[in-house]
Amino acid sequence: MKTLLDIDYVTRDDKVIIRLFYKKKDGREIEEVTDFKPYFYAVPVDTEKLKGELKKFDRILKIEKKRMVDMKKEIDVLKITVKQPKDVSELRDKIKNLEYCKEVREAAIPFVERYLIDSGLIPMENSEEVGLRIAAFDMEVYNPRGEPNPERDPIIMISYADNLGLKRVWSYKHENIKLDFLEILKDESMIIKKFIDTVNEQKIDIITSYNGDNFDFPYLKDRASRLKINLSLGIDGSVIKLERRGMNLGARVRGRPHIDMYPICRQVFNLSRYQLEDIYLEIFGRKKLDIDVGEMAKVWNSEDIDGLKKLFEYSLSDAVSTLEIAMTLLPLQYELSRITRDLIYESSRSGSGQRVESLLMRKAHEMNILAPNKPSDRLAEERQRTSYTGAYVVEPIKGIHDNIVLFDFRSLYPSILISYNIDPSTIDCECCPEDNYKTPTQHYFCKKKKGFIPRILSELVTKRIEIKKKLREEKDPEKRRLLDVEQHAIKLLANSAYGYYAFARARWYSKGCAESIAALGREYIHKTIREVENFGFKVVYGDTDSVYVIKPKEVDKEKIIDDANSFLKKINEELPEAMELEFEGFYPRGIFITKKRYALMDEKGILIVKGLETRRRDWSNIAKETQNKVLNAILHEKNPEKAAEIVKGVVKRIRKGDVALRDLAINTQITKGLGEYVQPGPHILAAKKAMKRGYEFKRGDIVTYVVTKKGVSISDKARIIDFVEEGDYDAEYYINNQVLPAVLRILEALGYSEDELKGFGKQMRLGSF
DNA sequence: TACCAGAGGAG
DNA sequence: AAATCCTCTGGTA
Repeated sequence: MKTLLDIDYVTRDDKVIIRLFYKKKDGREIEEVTDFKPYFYAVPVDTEKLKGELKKFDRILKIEKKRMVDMKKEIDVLKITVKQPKDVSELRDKIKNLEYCKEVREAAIPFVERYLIDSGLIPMENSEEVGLRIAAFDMEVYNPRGEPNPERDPIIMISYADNLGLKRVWSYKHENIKLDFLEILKDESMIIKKFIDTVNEQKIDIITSYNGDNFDFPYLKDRASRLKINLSLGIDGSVIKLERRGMNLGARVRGRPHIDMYPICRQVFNLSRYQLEDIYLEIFGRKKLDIDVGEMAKVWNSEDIDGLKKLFEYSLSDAVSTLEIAMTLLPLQYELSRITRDLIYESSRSGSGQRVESLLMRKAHEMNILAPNKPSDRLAEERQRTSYTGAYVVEPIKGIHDNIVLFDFRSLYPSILISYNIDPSTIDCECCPEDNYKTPTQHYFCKKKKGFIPRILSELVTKRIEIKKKLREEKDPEKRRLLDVEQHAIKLLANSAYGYYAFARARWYSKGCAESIAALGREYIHKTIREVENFGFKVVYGDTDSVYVIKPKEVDKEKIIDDANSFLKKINEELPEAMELEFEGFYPRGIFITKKRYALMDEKGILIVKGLETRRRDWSNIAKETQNKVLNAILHEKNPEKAAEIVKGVVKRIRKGDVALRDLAINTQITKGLGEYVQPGPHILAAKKAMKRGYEFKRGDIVTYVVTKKGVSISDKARIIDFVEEGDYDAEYYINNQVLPAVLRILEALGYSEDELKGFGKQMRLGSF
C-alpha cells in the first residue's frame, strides 16, 4: 500500500527518467520510470507528405499514425515521440509551420502531467491508510519598522508542529526564558538548520503553512541564501523552488508536497478577512492566541519575561493552528487530487476551471479523444468580450409574507447538461433531423450520440448517488467522514461544468453550450412559476433555480405543506428524468426587499439573511448588528416600534463616541493593481496612507479601515484600523452612511411611505429620539 | 441629479 | 485565471 505524493523528471545521458515519490506505511519509495517518452500530435493535411517533411528532425524517436476523435469527427493524426521534454517545445513550432501540417495538438502539456494522464496513476490514493506525516510551520520576523525586509530583518523564531505530536519553537538570544516547547539556539542560521533537520528527522511527508507560498518560504529562502544555508527540504536533498503561478508564487518542495492553507481557506470559506485568527475562529469556534504584531520588535528587544513568553506562545500557536486547519481541510484536497488526478501540489492551488479541465484531459485520453488546444491570449480575450444571457430573477413582492414555501431544482445546470446532452461535440450536429429540439438560443443537440462531457458528468452524478446511499447505511463515523468528503468533491466538480463552458481559457470552451444551459434553466423556472401559480400558490420571489411561494388566505401550515407536496408530485412527473424540483424549506415569515436581498425566519426562529448588509464584509459591524436586530424585531414580533427603539439607542451610542473600533471596521478587497484605479475608493486611499508608513498592500489584500474624524471626504477620513485610536471615528458617517441606510431599507419595505421615512430618518439624524 | 467605477453578494 | 445577474456606495461633473 502506497500513496503517490509527487512526480518529477531528470535527464541522464540524453535520457529522460521520471521519478515517482511514494509514501508507504513503513517509509518512502522513489520509483524510476525510464520507458515513457514525451510526445505530441500533428494533424496532417496529407499524412504521407507530412511524414516526409518530418524526416529532417533528428530528435524524433518515432512517428505513428493514429485515428482519434476530434469533436464531431474521427481524424488521422501523427503521434510524434521525441527524446526529451524540451524537444516538444522546440519542435512543435517548427512542425506547426510545415506545409503539410494543419496544426499541432497536446503539444503544450507539461511532461509530468503528460505522464500522469497516460499512466492513469492516481495521486494521493490510499492517503488515509499510509499514515501521512504532516507538519506545519510558521516564522516570526523582526519588524521594527512595520513591514519586514529580508535584506536587513532577521527571522527571530520558527515554530513547528506535526501530527506525531512534536511542538517546537526555535529562537535565539533570550536564553533565560524557559518553556517546554522552546529551544534557544545560537543564532538565526541555527534555527533555520534546526527546522530543516527536524523535517528530515521526523520523516515529514507534507509540509503545510499559512501563506508560505508568498511570505514564509520566499523570506526563508532569501535569508537562507544570505546566511549561505541550503534550504534542502526536498526528499532528495534538493532545495525549495519558488515558481510563478499567475500573479502569485508557489513554493515547491521535491517529494514532500508543500500545501499552503491560505489559498485553500480563501476558496473554501466566505469570510470578511482571512487572517489565521479568522479562519481558526470560523472552523473551531474559539479564539486563537493573538498578539499585537506591531509590538513584536519592541518585546523582542526587551527583557520583559512575560511579554517574551507570550510571544513564543503566540508563535507556537500559529504553527499548531495551521496544523489543525490542515488536518481539517486536507481530506477534501486529497479527494479532489484523486478525482482530477493532479498532484496535490497543483490540485491544492487550482481553481474550479483548472480542476474540470484536468478531469477532462484524463477522460479524453481514456476515450481516445484528441484534446482541443488551449486558446491563445488573443483568442481568450476575444472570448471574454462577448457575454450571453444568464439566469432569470423574479422581481420580489416587497414586504412581509407569512408561511413561505421554498422549492428549488436539485443541481439544475448539471441536470440540464446531462438531460439535453449539451456538449461541444453534439451542438448543432449534422446527423439529427430538423425537428430536433431547439433551445431558446436556436441551438440543438444530438440525440444519437452521447457527448463527452455529459457522459463524464452523468458518471460523476451516478457515483455521487452511490456514495450518498453508502453514507446512509454507514455507521462508523470515520468512514462516514470520508464518504462525505467524496460526495462533496464530486458535487464541487459537477457544479463547475457549466461555468467551465463559458470560461474563456477553457479547452472545451463553448459559449453555445453555456448559453443553452442558461436558456433552458430559464425555461424551467418559468414553467415552474406558471404551474405553481395555476396550482393556487403565489410566487413572491425566485432566483435561477428557486421559487418562494405563499398560499394566500391559507393559514394552516399542514395544508400548505400538503399542497406543496401535491404540486411537486405533479411537476416532477412532467420533468426529464435527471431533473427534479424539491421541497427545500418552510418559513413562517420572511421579508423581501429587492432582488437578491431578503430575510427569512425558519421554524426554529433562526434568521436567514441573503444579500443584505448583514452579509457583506464591506459594511461595519455596528450597521450589520443593528440591521440584524431590526430584522429580528420585525420577523419575530412584527414590531417596527421596537425596531425604531433599537435604532434610536444605537444612534445615541454612536454619538456618545463609545463604539469600539472593531465594530466600526469596514473590510474591502483591493481587486486591481494600485496604479490601475480610475476611481479609487476609501479603502484604496486608506491603504495608500498606510503604505507611506511602511505597510505593504497589493492586489488581493483585504483592507480593514475606519472612517475617522480627520479629513474632508470619506476617503480622506478612511484609515486602516491599526493607525486609529479608540474613539476616533466620524459619528455622522456611521449614523447616516451605515446604520440608517441599512435599517431604513428594511422599514421602507414594510410599507412606510417615503415621507414617513424621511421624517423617521430625519428624526434619527437629528437625534431627537 | 445622473452617471460611472468598484465591490461583493446570490444562485 | 468557472459563469451572469443584481444592488448599492462614493466620487465626479
